This record gives sequence, C-alpha cells and structure tokens, in this order.
Amino acid sequence: MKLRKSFFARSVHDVAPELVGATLLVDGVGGRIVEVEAYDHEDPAAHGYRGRTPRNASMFGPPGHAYVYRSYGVHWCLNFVCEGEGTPSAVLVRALEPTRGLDVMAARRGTAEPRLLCSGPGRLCQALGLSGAHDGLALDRPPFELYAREDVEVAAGPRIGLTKAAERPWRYGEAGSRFLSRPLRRSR
DNA sequence: CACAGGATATACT
DNA sequence: GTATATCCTGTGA
Repeated sequence: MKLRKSFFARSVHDVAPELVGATLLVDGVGGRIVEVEAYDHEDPAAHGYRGRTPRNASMFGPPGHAYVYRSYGVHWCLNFVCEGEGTPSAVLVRALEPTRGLDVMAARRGTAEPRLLCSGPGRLCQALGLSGAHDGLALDRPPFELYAREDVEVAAGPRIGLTKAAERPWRYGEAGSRFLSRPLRRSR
C-alpha cells in the first residue's frame, strides 16, 4: 500500500518507528527501510532548530517531501519532512535492506557486497542516485515510491554521531537486521 | 584504530 | 575574514 502525504503530517515520533519495514524506491531502485532517526523541531541536534537557512529550507516546507542535504561536504543524506509547515522536523533514513535494482546499486556504489550498498545514510543516497536535485521533491510522486511497512520487530536506541542530545533514544531499526549501519539492541 | 576529505553554518575577531 | 564543529565513509595503519 502506498504511503500518502498525510502519513507524514504527524509527530516524527509517531512516523519514525512506522517507517521501519516500509519500502522505499527511487526510479524503481531501493529496498526495505531498516533504520531511521527522528529529529523534531525542538531538538538542538536538528538542522532546523536554529532557524531557516538556504540549506534546510525544505525542512520548513509541507510534510511528505524530501529534505536532502550534504554532510561533511562529501555525502548526501535523505530525510522525510514530517509534521506541518513551520515545524522543521524530519526523519533521517539511515539504512535499507536492498531488494530492487541490486545491479544498479552495485554499479553506483562500486561494490556488489549487499551489506555495503545501503547501510548508512551516505551510502544509501549514492546507491539510490540521490543528490541535491531531489531536495524538496514530493514523496508520493516519481521518482519516489513509498509503501507501508511489513510487520517487523522494531527496536529503539540512541542516535549516532551527535554531541547534542545524544541520549535521546530516537533511533529506530528492525531488530536483528544485518543491514543496520550499526547494531541495535532490541527493546520491544 | 586514526584520519583525510571539504560544504555549510555559526561564533568569533 | 578566520576559526571551529559537524546527522560520514573509505583507506591505510
């Protein structure tokens, strides 16, 4: 079942765990989401926290759109904008279990090792061919396709790579998946 | 395990 | 203008 924009027009803390197990395709290439992180508008670690800038503008737009930003000057990272306009909250997509277009992803990534195709936000964007050109695009229209989750066991844990608010357990993943960027203790 | 790579934003001078 | 920190990955110790 396709996800509609209204799916994203809620708190990130509701949306993020429900995205684990959903399927994401870009131009028919992608797989099942196994790892995400939630960033709400009151979160000091979130890009939107200190106000709107040219880079994070799409975080302030309507929910159900993509926010793609460059990280460390090298990698692209994909987020789904949630909640409403003016509340810059988003879900960072950190890892997929590749299921569709494996050959395409392997060519883009330069490796055929399935674990190295989409395990990590930068790798995932490279494998799916995402870049700044996708920033702000609607998630319910091509090239994006999003399908509601299969029934999977969701685990939660602290987010990765933060110094601010690192203790908040807003990282969600499929328990036991070997496609996580790092292991996650099961908590449910 | 250490570290380069290098865009973007913020906080200083 | 200069300095510092950052939602990361690949490579080489």
